[in-house]
Parts: sequence; C-alpha cells; structure tokens
Amino acid sequence: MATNATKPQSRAKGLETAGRVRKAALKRFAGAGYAAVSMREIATDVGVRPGALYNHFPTKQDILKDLMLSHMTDLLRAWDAAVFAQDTDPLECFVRFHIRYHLERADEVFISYMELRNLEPENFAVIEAERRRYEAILTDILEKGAASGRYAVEDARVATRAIIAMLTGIPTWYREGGHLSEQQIEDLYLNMVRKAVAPIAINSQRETG
Amino acid sequence: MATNATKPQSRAKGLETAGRVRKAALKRFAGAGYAAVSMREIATDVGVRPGALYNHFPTKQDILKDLMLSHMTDLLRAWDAAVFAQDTDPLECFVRFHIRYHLERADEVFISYMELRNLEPENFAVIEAERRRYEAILTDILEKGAASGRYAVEDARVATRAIIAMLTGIPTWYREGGHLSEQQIEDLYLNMVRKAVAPIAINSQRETG
Amino acid sequence: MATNATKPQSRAKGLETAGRVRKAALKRFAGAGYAAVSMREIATDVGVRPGALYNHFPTKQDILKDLMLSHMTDLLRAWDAAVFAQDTDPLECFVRFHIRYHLERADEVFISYMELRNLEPENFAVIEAERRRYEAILTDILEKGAASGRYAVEDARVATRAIIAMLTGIPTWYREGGHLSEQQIEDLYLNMVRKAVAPIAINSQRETG
Amino acid sequence: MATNATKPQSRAKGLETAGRVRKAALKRFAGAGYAAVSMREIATDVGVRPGALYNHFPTKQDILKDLMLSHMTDLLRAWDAAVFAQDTDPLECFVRFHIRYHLERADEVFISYMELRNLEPENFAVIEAERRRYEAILTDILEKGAASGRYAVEDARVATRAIIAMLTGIPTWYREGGHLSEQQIEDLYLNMVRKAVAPIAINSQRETG
DNA sequence: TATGAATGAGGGTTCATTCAT
DNA sequence: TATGAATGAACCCTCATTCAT
Repeated sequence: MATNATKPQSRAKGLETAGRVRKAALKRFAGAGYAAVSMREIATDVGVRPGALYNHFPTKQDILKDLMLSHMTDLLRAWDAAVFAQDTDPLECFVRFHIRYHLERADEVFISYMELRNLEPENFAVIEAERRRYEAILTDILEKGAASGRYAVEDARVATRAIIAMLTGIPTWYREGGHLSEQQIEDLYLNMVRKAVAPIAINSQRETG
Repeated sequence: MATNATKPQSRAKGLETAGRVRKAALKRFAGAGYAAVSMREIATDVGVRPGALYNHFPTKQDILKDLMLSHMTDLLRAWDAAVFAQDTDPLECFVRFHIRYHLERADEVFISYMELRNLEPENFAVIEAERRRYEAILTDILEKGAASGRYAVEDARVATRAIIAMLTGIPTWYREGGHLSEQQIEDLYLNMVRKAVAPIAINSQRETG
Repeated sequence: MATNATKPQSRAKGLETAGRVRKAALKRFAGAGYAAVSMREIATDVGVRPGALYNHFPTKQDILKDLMLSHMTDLLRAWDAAVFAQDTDPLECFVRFHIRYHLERADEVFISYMELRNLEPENFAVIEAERRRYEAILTDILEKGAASGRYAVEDARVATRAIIAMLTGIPTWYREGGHLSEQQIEDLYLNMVRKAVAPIAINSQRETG
Repeated sequence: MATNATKPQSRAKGLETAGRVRKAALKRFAGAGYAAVSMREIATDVGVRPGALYNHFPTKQDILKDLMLSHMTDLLRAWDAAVFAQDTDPLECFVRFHIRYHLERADEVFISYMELRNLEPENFAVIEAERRRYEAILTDILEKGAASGRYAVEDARVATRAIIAMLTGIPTWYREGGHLSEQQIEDLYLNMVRKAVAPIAINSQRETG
C-alpha cells in the first residue's frame, strides 16, 4: 500500500513476524495444549530464535490471551456483520452462523474451550465476558421466541448452554470430505435444535404404556 | 479384616498409596491440566517423596492412562449395572444415567475429554475404543427407536454426538446449590433430547411466512 | 557334600545367590562400566529385588572390590599352581600363562584394568598391591635372565610394563573362531616378546645407510 | 584483534565457553569416567549454570564424542604434519611420534581408550573408523618393511596391535620427573619394538638344552 | 528486530540404600 | 533370605525469560 511505502521495513517485518507467531502458536496450542508448547517450538516454526519472540509478545501468556481474545472479538464482530435474508428465523441464523464460523476455525475454537484454565485470572475475566456476550445472543433469541410462543424453553440459559455445547462439539469429529457435507450438517443440527425448542408435548413412556 | 490378616502390611500400604496417587492426580489434572502438573506436586499431595510414586506407576503418563481407562470401564460397567423400571423409555434411561453419572464425577469426565491429546498414541487408541463402545449404546437406542418409528433421526451417529456433547457439557457449568436441582436438570435435558429426536415436522420460517 | 546336608537350605540358597550376583555384576560391569550399572539391573539379572542384594553385599562398591580382588588372588594362585616342563624358559611360561589365563577371563581382566579408578582409596590400595605382586613375577624373570646374559633389558620394570601391556591388550581384539587360534596367538606374541628382550644389537637406519 | 573487531562479542564469548567446557569435561572424564561425571560438575568448573552448557553441546554424549573425535583427527593430522629426517627409519618415526604425542596428551589418550563403550553406536562407529586409519599407518610400515626383508613379522595386524598396546600403556605409569626422561623412554621402547620385529631367530629353551 | 549466551527454576526420572514385614 | 515401599539425593535436560550486542 502507498501508506506503507514510507514506513521502515523493520516495522513491516515485525508485524509480519508477529502474525507468524500467532499462527504458529495457534497451531501448536491447538495440537498439544498451551502448557505443552514451548516458546522454542514456536520460534522454530516462525524461523526465529526464542529471544526474538519477546519483541512481539511480552510473555507466552500474552500470546494465548491474544489468540483467545481476538477469536472472541472476531466472532462477535462476524455475528454483527452477518447478513441473513430478512425474514429468516433468528434461531436458524444463529445455528447456521455458529456452525459455519466454528467449522472454519477449528483451532481457534478448540483452544478457546480448552485453554480457559491456562489464562491468568485477569485475562480469564476478559475472555469470559466476551463469551457471555456471545451466549447472550442466543439466550435473547430463545427468550424472545418463547415470549412469542414460537419456542418452548423452560430455562433459556440452560437451553443456550445445551445448544451451544451441541453445536460446538461438531468440529471435534467433522472432517471435510466425510460422508456429510457442511450443508447437510447444518441442516441436521438445525432440525434437531428447532425440535428441541419447539412447543410440542412429548408423551413419556409411562403415559403411553 | 480377617482377609487382610495374612497379607504383609507393606502390600496393603502400597495399594493405599497408589489410591492416593490416583486421587491426587485426578484432582490436579482436572484443575490445571496434565501437562501443567508435576510429579512433585502429586507426591506432595500424597505425602510422599517424588521417587516413591514410581513404585506405583512407571511414568506420569501411566497415571493419566490409568485414570482415563478406569473412568471409561467404570462408566461402561455402571451402565451395564444400571437398572431401570422395565417399561422405561431406553432414551430416558440413557439420558438420566449419563447426567447422573457425569455430574457425580466431574473431574473424571473433565480429564477424559480434555486430556485425550496428552495420551500417547497407544493409550489413546485404548481409550478411544472404550469411548466408542459407550457411544454405541446411544446410537443403538436411536437406531432401534427410529426403526420402530418412535424417533426420527436422519443420522443416528450424528445425533449421538449431538446429544452426548449436549449432556456432557452440563458439569462445566452446573454447580450444586444453584437455582436448579439435579432432578430439574435431568428433566429439562431429557425433554430437549426427546423433542430433538421426536418424529415431528418443524415448519421453517419461510414456509410459515 | 555330607557337611552341607545338615545346613539350613537358606544358607545354601544365599551362597548361590551371592554367586549369581557376582556373575551378573561381572558381566554388567565389563559391558557398561561400574558407574553405568545400577543395582536394579544386577537384581533383575539375578531374578531378585534390589533390596535382596544387600543381604549378600553391603554396598555396590563391595561387589566391585570382591570381583577385582578375587580376580587378582585367583590370578596369583593360578600362577603358583601352574606347572610347566622343568626346563622350560620361565619367560615362555609367563607369556603363555598370561595369555591363556587372560583370554579365558576377558571380563575379569577388563574390569580389573578399567574400574581401578572406581575403587575407593582403601580398596584401590589392596588391589594395587596384588597387581604389583603379579608384575613382580615378570620383573624377577627378566632381571634374573638379564643377570645371566640370556636377556638384554635395560630396565626390567619398564620392560615388564611394556610386555604386560602388550599381552593384556590381546583380549580386546581376539575373538574365538577368528583367523588365528589361541595357540598361534601365543606363539606369535611369545616370539615378539623373546626378540624384544633378546641380547641382540639392532643397527639404526643411519648406520646401515 | 582486528579480525575480531567485527564479530559480536557474544559469539566470541560462546566459543570461549565451549572451549572451557571441552577442557573441563576432558579433565573430569579422564579422572572419574564419563558416567561418573555430571553436567553440574562440568558447569561448576566452567563457571556457568548447567543449562548454559546446552547452548554449546546438545547433550552430554556430544561432549564426549567431540573430545574423542577431535583427539583422533588431531592425531592423524599431527602424523601427517610430522616431519622427520629424510632417511629416518619409518618405524622409528612412528614409535617416537606416538610416544611423544601420547605423553603430551595423557587425558585425551585415556578417555579415547576408556570411554569407547560409552559412545552411542553411531558415534562409536565414527571413532572406530579413525582409530583404524591410525593403526593402518603402522600396519603399512610393518608390511612394507617385511616385504623388503628389513622386518620379520608373521602377521602385521597382530604386530600392530601388540606394538600400539605396548606404547599406549606408557602414559598410565610415566610421570614427568621420574627416574627416566621422555627421551630415555623413547629409546628404550624403540629398541624393544625394533628387536621385536627384527629378522632374527630365537632359540627356544628346549633346543639349547 | 534478531541473535546467542546465560540464568534460575524446575521438569520427569533413576539412584543406592534402608527397613518393616 | 526376600519383598515392596520409601527416602533423599542426584541425574540429564528443558523451561520462560533476560540482555548485551
């Protein structure tokens, strides 16, 4: 870009290195877990000596925090930016969005759920707040739907957790090229979610017996 | 006890120490993650010097494998031993069993899902096989129910994963003494699961518009 | 033996175990070096737990000392017991005896030369005294032969060391079934030794030019 | 120095540290044996913390390999560089060279013979190849001398081993300031070696009786 | 911005040895 | 005599991080 042309090359190189650090750390953390990954490994992936990492991130913990926080903000921003046909069911929007976004970012999703405990308390609080904001989106949809009679959920917070757990589990087993396309996955899960919150009565075994 | 009278005390002491190692490791692994826990910490918890741990487990990895494998075998055995009223819906049996069992054993469940990647390949294969056996129970219930028309699931394997992910997420947020009793949790989730696999049609937004 | 018949079996078993410990330690020390061998390895070879070794030898060091000391005393006793044709050259006797004895006991010889430094000072002094006694045998032969004019050695102590170093090196490369028989080795070395101490003049290069 | 002026100081410091590691390890390995020396001891000698050693040598084994390999290559290079009066007997050249070189480097020689078994197989093969190259020098001298009738050796390979064992034993007992000068040692051994391979007949005891 | 050297702490594991049984 | 459990010290090595260059 023209705006970059006048910047010293080292700045640009540094930004690029920071990006490579993020990328390498993401892959490693997702694969082996934060605690099992060493700064040396990340440095090797980046093609740099360990000491150089500290020009870009003050500590290893900061790399983790950076990855998790930017995942959450990207996620929320992506939801805000997502556009659906005007008359689409909000629940359908959310389910399809969640599945798509998470399937495309398996590594980020994975560390966001697995490495929470490796965040120092301060960082944990920040991430958790973002996560609650995201969950609130679904809770809100469910509550509004329940109020309108479209959905039947006894406890929207519990239903939110149930649905998100169900959806977020997909990337742990879904593989591209498997016997189901991403579209089919979306449809299958959407159907299950809809039924799960649908205002229908299920007769228990005892009652039918 | 009379049955212990003839055994040398050292043997009994050893068994007890091994048990304490398991217990301490379980708590630590669940709390901080396998990679972040040191043998020294476990030894301190047990009240023993680090070297003594190696009288009971050849490596740290073996402690993890022991915990994960015994969790899976206990789980399967518990299912086999579980007795329900004869005419109870099998799906209800499974859901209630799963929730109860997992809520009582939050630590075991947690490490069983979190530490899979820290298992050496050989051990991973063993655990995975057990896990698949457990999932097969639910898949079987769903397939039989679908065949009889009681349930409508397009893909029993996918539905199995969806349901188990949903249920297994409970211990991550459920706390005793919260605003929901365990019984209420069971009922709420059972209802959602039943509806999710019920043979009903959901009208999409577009169709109703 | 009749005298053993009345002894408790445990005594006999203990003696047998001690012998197995010696044998296992000898093989291990020769193969890997005293410092690199653990009591656990020896115990495993013997088919016993590590603690049991201490019923037979008070420390690891004592096993080494036992092996080295008994090797030296056996060697000296064997020399005393060796019988040669009355008119055989004493140097030939010594050379043939040394080669034979050492080729038959490669492990003992090896550790006797390699593990000297791992002996605690007290034990070292004992072994060294025995070694000097053995070397004195050859020195004496050389000195007597020099006095009688049969040999020409300028310094019998130096010649002793030279010859013993030469002979003791054999087991490091000699393998049974190689292209030379033990008998041929003996003859070759005896010839070299004899010539080396023979009362002959060697013309230097310059003088012959 | 002008040549160093452009090098960063840290690089120079590192090279110096590596040299100090080599020196300390050499002394320690020679004194107590590879297996009995700890990295902590070496670090203490060098004046550095144990971890710093790993900036210069990847493992303890690599220090040993470095010492043994450089000893062998130095030895071979020194032989190539050694210059003797043109008409000097090659055997004399070799004997004098070997004694001088080995007396000046008692520690290197010692570990080169004692620590062979502590080399991992791969490293062992490398060192052994160098050793054979060195022995081949003497074998060649003996074979050429035998062909010309100057020497009588029945088996040049065996004679090589005998002579080298004899000469290499010197540093184990020779002490500067003893009753023999290095020059006298050379002369004494040279004389013995020459006679040992001289084309003379020795009458056996029986034949003279 | 990147390097190579160094630190100080700590990692998993093994050691020779002791001791009650 | 042999065992299994335990000790206390030490092992080699790796860690995240610092810093002069």
